[in-house]
Amino acid sequence: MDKTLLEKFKDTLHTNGMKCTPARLLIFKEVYSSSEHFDADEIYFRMRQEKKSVSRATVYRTLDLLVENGFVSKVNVGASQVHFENTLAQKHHEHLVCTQCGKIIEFSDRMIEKQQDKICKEFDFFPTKHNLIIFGLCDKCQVRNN
Amino acid sequence: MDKTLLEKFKDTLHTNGMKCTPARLLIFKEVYSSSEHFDADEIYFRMRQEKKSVSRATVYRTLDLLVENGFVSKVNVGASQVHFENTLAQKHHEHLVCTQCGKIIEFSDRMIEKQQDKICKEFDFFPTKHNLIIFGLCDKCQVRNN
DNA sequence: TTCTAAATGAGAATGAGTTTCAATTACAGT
DNA sequence: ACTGTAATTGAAACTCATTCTCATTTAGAA
Repeated sequence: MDKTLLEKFKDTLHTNGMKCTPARLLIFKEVYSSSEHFDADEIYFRMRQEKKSVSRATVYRTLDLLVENGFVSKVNVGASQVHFENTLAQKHHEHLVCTQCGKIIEFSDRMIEKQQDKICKEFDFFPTKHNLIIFGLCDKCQVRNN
Repeated sequence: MDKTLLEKFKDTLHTNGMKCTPARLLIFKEVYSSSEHFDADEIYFRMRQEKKSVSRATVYRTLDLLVENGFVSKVNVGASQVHFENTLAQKHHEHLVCTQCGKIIEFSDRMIEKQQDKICKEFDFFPTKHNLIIFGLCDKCQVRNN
């Protein structure tokens, strides 16, 4: 993991008058230990397994903190729990979600973004964030069904 | 409400070997009594007020039934509860959601749809449904903030 | 009318997430 | 380094939306 990122996080804590605690640092590192989607409980259980336990409450609280400060973003993939992903070098993207096997494909498309901006202008709407999910069957699952 | 639609619902029940019960008919009528979004509890409480009480469980069960049979569809507007809308004469549309006042604007755009199809082809993905939400500030809330 | 599987209601259970609160701890000021 | 204190933590209670359980009722086929 990028050294400067951790430093940035520490700076953020400092400038916001928040304490730089072991729990927060451990969660931050866990979140940046992979670039996959995750949910709060995954982080909680991964940390338990690595004998770096923190309470569920702290995981939730710290994830909120990370979201508020732009280190992590929420991703909606139509699940019942909130999903997250770290924002490391990650440009905005959308998701194709296979409803059969759960596979998630990421994509991004300049034209769709542009068209969205156009629509927002039409409605005099100031967009802050958006979310596009396409549900369906991935290549493999289409074959399986035949 | 369209007479034939109720008949269609009855047919669906019949052909699926399900009983045509008062509770189901009442919920169906309630769902089609307006074209707004709603959630399960709204239906539950509206029906109580109209002295047409059914249990929460039945509301949830019947909404699932209606979704499965295409009379109602789920709409994701980023809320903690599942939202629904009836499918009466409603063509597919997307949502602009104001994060300040909660206002929801519907729109649909042929070009975005086309572009989505193109992307699905690229990934050999067979789309069944999609969901686009743009969060931001509506015209009024942009002004309020100044 | 009778029979039975399906449907219902009431309330318990669940799952994800939030809150509470007493105990702990980071860290600013000495 | 030491102290004081406000922020943080963990554990458990709580909330909220939804689902499940199960005893009772009922639609509708025979």
